[in-house]
Amino acid sequence: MFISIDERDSRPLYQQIVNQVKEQVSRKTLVPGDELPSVRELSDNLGINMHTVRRAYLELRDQGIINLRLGRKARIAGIKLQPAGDDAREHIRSRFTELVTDARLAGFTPDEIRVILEKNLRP
Amino acid sequence: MFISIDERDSRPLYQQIVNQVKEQVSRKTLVPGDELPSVRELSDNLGINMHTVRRAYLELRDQGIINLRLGRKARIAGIKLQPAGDDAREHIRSRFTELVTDARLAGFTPDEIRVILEKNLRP
Amino acid sequence: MFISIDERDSRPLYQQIVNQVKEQVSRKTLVPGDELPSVRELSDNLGINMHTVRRAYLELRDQGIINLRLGRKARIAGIKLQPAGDDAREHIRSRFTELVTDARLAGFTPDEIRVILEKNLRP
Amino acid sequence: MFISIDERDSRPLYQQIVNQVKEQVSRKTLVPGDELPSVRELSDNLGINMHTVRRAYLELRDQGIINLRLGRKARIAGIKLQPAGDDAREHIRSRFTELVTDARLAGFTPDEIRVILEKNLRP
DNA sequence: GTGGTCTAGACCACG
DNA sequence: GTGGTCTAGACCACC
Repeated sequence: MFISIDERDSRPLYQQIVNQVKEQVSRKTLVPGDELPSVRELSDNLGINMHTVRRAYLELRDQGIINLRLGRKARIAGIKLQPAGDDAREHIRSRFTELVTDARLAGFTPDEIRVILEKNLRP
Repeated sequence: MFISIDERDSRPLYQQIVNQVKEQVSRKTLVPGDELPSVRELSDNLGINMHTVRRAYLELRDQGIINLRLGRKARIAGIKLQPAGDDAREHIRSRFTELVTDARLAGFTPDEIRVILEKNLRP
Repeated sequence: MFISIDERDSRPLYQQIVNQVKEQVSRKTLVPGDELPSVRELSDNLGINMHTVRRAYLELRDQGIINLRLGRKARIAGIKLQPAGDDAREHIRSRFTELVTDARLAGFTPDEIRVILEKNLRP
Repeated sequence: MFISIDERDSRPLYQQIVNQVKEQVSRKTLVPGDELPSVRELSDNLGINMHTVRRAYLELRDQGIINLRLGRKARIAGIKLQPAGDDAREHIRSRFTELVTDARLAGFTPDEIRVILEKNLRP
């Protein structure tokens, strides 16, 4: 479990944690049943408040990524890989359209974009 | 000047306006010298607060996209869009990481993701 | 918007708020577009902490009941009445089985249970 | 003595044990004098912590369901189950309110809900 | 004015 | 030990 906080990142701290856990799950670095560090442990390691970590775990629970039960450590949930409904899939598609538009406006060439994508698709 | 507000879009209203103006400038739909609607006019048309439009215009002025002079209508400035700084490019990269993560968790295969990307790169 | 806190109720304060809003939505006392009191306003009225109300609003947002956007008041979302997948519907069914079992063990007669149900089905 | 733990059940482990014993007593599957497995034995079988089973037994003793004497095996006590106090009955009522709310939000019609109830009242 | 994030500390409940 | 709830107050961002 490697999680880090990037102070320069404008996203909220809890969001950074959520994203990193989700990424590791999607890359199979974390698999169902794996334990997450306790809220207190992780907050100590990252030097942030307990409640901020807890907020991240709550989000992950609500998104079905982890199981949270009183008195037990948080664990990666049994993820259903094809659960997304048509709405969710369509939403992902439109986010791609938007992102690619933004990337091109920011000066990325199609080939640069392809390279970025491939990097993210590996492992 | 076609500007619209998308309620489903999670970005702040003023951001949506800024982005749409910048996009039209980069597409040459708006060229230097073109007039923008007045703050009052645009806020009425969009049904949003005047302060919100004003804030968008201030942001555009700060980015050198438009000229704002007291008592005159806002006009597109004669300066080119910068090809986006390193921060902006890094931001785009992390949005790709996040989107690809979400897509994989939603059940998209790498090949499906590649297809979606190519479709968006075409036009 | 009538929301109240029952100190004798063992459920968490935020959960009581969530349940009451959901109930009013299901009874059409609250319809899409209706404004909710602001976090500070409701917490003052109920005599509880701002963050506790906020927690309730967050839950409601995650369940798709309300829209929460920075700087705007919370509003009842456009609820899709038949969105629940088969899993969700099956889950509801098993909760009925469990509740009816508990009710009979607690000494409720079938007729008493029917009366309770009808009370909850009205308006 | 068949007791099982349901990981999907949101209730605490000790509660699940307590409820199952009480249910078996009320169904006469367990009658006064029947032995319960030792704390050690049951915790091993269920793969849970000894403290958790111990807590369940203490709860059952406090409710007058079993006799616990140092050095002897736990046995079902000779006292009848109370038909549940007002608090318990009120609790059941509010669970109905909540369940019906969830069912309506999930798209169940009143008639569908009535049918589900009748099915559960039959056997 | 509104909601959003973060910190801090207390206390409770489960295992 | 673990997670869960509540309070309190600061500060930020959007409208």
